[in-house]
Amino acid sequence: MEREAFASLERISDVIGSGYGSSSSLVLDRERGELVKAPSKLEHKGVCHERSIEALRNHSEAERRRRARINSHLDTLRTVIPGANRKMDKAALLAEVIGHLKELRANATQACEGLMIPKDYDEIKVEEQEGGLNGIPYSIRASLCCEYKPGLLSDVRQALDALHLMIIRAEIATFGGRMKNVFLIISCNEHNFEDAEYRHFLSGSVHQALRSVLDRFSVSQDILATRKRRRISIFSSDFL
Amino acid sequence: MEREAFASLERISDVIGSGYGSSSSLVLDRERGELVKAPSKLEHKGVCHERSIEALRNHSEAERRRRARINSHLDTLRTVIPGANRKMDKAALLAEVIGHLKELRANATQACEGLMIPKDYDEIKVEEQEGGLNGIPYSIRASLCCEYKPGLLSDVRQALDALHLMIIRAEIATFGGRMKNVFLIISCNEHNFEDAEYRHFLSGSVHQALRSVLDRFSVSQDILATRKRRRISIFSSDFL
DNA sequence: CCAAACACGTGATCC
DNA sequence: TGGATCACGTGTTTG
Repeated sequence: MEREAFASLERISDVIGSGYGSSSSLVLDRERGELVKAPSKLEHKGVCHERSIEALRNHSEAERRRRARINSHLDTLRTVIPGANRKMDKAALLAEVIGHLKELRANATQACEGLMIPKDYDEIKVEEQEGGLNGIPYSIRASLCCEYKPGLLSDVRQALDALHLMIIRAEIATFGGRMKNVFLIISCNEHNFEDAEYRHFLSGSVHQALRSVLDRFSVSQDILATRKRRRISIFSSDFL
Repeated sequence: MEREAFASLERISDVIGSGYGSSSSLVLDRERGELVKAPSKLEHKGVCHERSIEALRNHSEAERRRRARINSHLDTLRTVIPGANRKMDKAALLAEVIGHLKELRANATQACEGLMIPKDYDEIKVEEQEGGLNGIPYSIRASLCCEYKPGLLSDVRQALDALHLMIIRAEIATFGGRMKNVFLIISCNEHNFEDAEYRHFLSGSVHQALRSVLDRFSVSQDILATRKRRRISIFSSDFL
């Protein structure tokens, strides 16, 4: 019964004396396929097995509760996942969960990339549109992210109008109380758009105009900006 | 079904003879706190334990592989979930997975219901708006689902203008080459909106106007209507 | 020391 | 039969 024991061995079972027996462990040495004595660190020789029984009972009950929690969550996962037939491997179920999770995540990111979702922080970006767009030699692409305000568009329009600029296309996305606008802006007048300095001046003017509009709106409601996003509604429209 | 055979019993341990001993099981009767002999159905007295050992080895190895699969999936879940700190309970992790799954699903459905996604088939719906909206005594809510056409809005506006009607609010959603528009329409003139017959006439006129606009647009592109939807971009805007 | 969490080996069960 | 999956009780570890 006493043989060597170490590295790659597997516990087979434990012996508990019928009444208050002494405890010892047996393990299976995998390479040799023999049963050997386990190297138990706590070799409580022959003690305290009236208490031990209650401890074991608590332990097993706790473990059962743990398993119940996990399996309960697995069951609810089975109901949440669309293709979750009631009889499915735990592993297969988890794989399915991973798949659906990635799919939903891909959809979300895809919906956010074509038209990004408003950020939590205010942001103004102005950049010259590369290459003439639709026969328009020069245009500015400006994006403005801020708290949702229905009347903001007309204000932006007015501010740009004062600069003799015009919005020829706008995309507006609202999301949980915030909004992101992307404007395509052109100049009403004829100008020398080859002049880099003038283009830079235009961009700066647009940025300044948007900033002033945003400042006018973002005076009262600031604390609620960090609220959690619950409702989602992304819209858009094309004006002409 | 018979999984719970030992309903109120807990197996404590199994005894395996030193070399090729006979096997027997001990269980803990939970109510009495005593160790009793387990009701083993396969009481292989003293047989075949050269093979049994190999069988056990295969069994335990298979079980280890199974655990590895499950835990592997759990690990990948830990990486997929945003708030998945590497050290998290299995149960807590699964709960988090369920939470994120429901959140994503809620987002998806909510994004589709608040502003429905365009159907694959063309559709025109006109209905009287219940209850005065924002002090407006009477209004018509019309929805139009069709192939995406940027210039459709102005055509609708013109058609309604001929009826002395006005769009006071519009929501436009585009999705994979199709679009769904919801218009809130009021009459420019003062009328007796208590007259049910007149209201019915108005609804019919709106429907007819939308139909004519839709017919004008849906002449050339019909076959591609049943294309699969890949890109998602839902937008909206409020005009004023 | 206890409580919780995990991996392990095993008996039972299903196909 | 055998392979695969599950629930169980236990040993071990961590805080």
